Amino acid sequence: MPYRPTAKTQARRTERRSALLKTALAIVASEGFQALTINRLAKEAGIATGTVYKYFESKAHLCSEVFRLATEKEVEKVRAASFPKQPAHSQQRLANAVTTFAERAILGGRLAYALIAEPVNPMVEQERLIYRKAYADIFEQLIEEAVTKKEFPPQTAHVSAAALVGILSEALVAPLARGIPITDHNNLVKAITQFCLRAVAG
Amino acid sequence: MPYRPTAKTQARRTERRSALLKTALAIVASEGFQALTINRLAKEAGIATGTVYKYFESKAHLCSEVFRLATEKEVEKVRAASFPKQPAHSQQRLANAVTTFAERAILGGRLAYALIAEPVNPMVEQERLIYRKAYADIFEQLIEEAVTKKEFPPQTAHVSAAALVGILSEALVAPLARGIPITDHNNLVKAITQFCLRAVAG
DNA sequence: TTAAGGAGTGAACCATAGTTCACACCTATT
DNA sequence: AATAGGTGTGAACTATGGTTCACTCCTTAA
Repeated sequence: MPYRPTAKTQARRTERRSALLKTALAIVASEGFQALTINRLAKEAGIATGTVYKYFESKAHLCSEVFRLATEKEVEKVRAASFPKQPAHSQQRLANAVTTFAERAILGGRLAYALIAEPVNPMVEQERLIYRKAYADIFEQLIEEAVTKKEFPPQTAHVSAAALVGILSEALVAPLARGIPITDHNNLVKAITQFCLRAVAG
Repeated sequence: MPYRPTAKTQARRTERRSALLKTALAIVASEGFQALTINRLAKEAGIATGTVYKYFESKAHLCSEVFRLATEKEVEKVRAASFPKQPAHSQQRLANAVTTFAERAILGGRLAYALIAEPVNPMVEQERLIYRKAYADIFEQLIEEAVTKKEFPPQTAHVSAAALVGILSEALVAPLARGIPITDHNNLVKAITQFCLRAVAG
C-alpha cells in the first residue's frame, strides 16, 4: 500500500480549506452572497474551479459554512453580554446584549445585511433560522430568569425573545436594505436599546 | 384604417389580465412564489406561455403585481385600525392595529410567509421594502400623535415604528418559516399585542 | 369582403452558474 | 524506481426557467 495521507498533507488541506472560506467571507462581507460565485472564488483564491469542489460538496454547503463562520462569533458575543462573569442586573444584561448586537451590526455594514436579510438560497435560509433561534434562545433564557427574579414583569418569554430578534433585524437592517448608510450610530443604538428595555423590562 | 381597439376588447383584455393575476395569486397563496412559474401559470390559466408576456413585461413585474395585490389590502386594514372614524385612545388604536395585522397574518398562513419572508427576487424585495415602509409610516404617525398628546412616553418614533414592523414579522413568521403551524392563535396575538403596548405605550 | 393592427401560440432559444470528469501532477510507501 | 491513492485542472456539460418570435387567428372599420 504505497500512499497514505499524512499529518502534513492533512494540515495543508485544512489550511487551504479555511483559506478558501476566508476568501469567500471577504467577498460576502464586501459585496454580499450575491457576488459569491464558484468561479470568482476560485479565481481570487488562485485555484481552478473544480478544485473548490474538492473542499466543498456544493455551493449551498459553502454558503452555509460562510454564514456560520460569520455568525457564530456574533452569537457568542451576544451570549457573553447576556451572561457575564460578574453578576449584573437583568436590565443591564439585556441592554448590553442589545447594544452588542446593534453596534456590531452597524460596524459590519454590508456583512450585516448579507447575514440578516439578503436573499440567498434555501440552505442559508435554513441556517438563518437556526441562528435566529440561537439569539432568541439567549434572550428567552435571560427573560425567564429575570421574570423569576421579579426583575422583569410577567410575560410570554419566547414571544418576547422572538420579538427582540425582530426588532434588531428590522431597526438595523431596514436602513441598510435601502442602501442608506447609518449616520447617527449612537442615537440609533440608544433608541433601540430603550425601546427593548421598555418592551421587556417595563 | 381598418382596426381600432374598442371598449369591448379593452374590457376583455383587462379582465384576462386580472384573471391571470388572480390565478397567480392563488398559486402563491397555496405554495408560495417559489411555485409561480410562467409555464405553470399559463397552463393553469389555459393559455400559452407566450401569451403571459402580452400581459406582463416580465416575471419580475408579474411577481411585483401579485405582491402588491396581496399586500395593499392588508396595509389598508392596518391603516383603518390605526386611524378609526370614531376617536379612540392611542393605546387602543395601536392594539387594534397590531391585532389586525397579526390575526390576518395567521389566517393567511402560507401567503403570509410568502409576503413577509419568502426569498423571491430583487424586485419583490424592493416591493417588500415599500410595504414595510408603509406599515412603518402608519405606526410612526400614530406614535407621533400619541407622544404629542402625552398618551405615549417620548421616544424616537421612526425607530419605534420600524421595531414594531420587526416584531410583527418575526413573532409571526418565525413559526411559519419553520413550518410549525400556529396552534394557540389567541394567546400568541395577545402576547404580541401586550409586548408592543409595553414597548411603545410604556 | 378585405385590409391591417392586435392577440394567441408554443417550440426553440438563451443566459447564468453550478457541477462534472478525464487527465495530469503530486506525495507517500515498498 | 515503481506503485497507488490523493489533489488540481478547466473546458465542457447540464439544469432550470425566463424570454423570444415567426406564424396564425381574430377583430374592427371601410
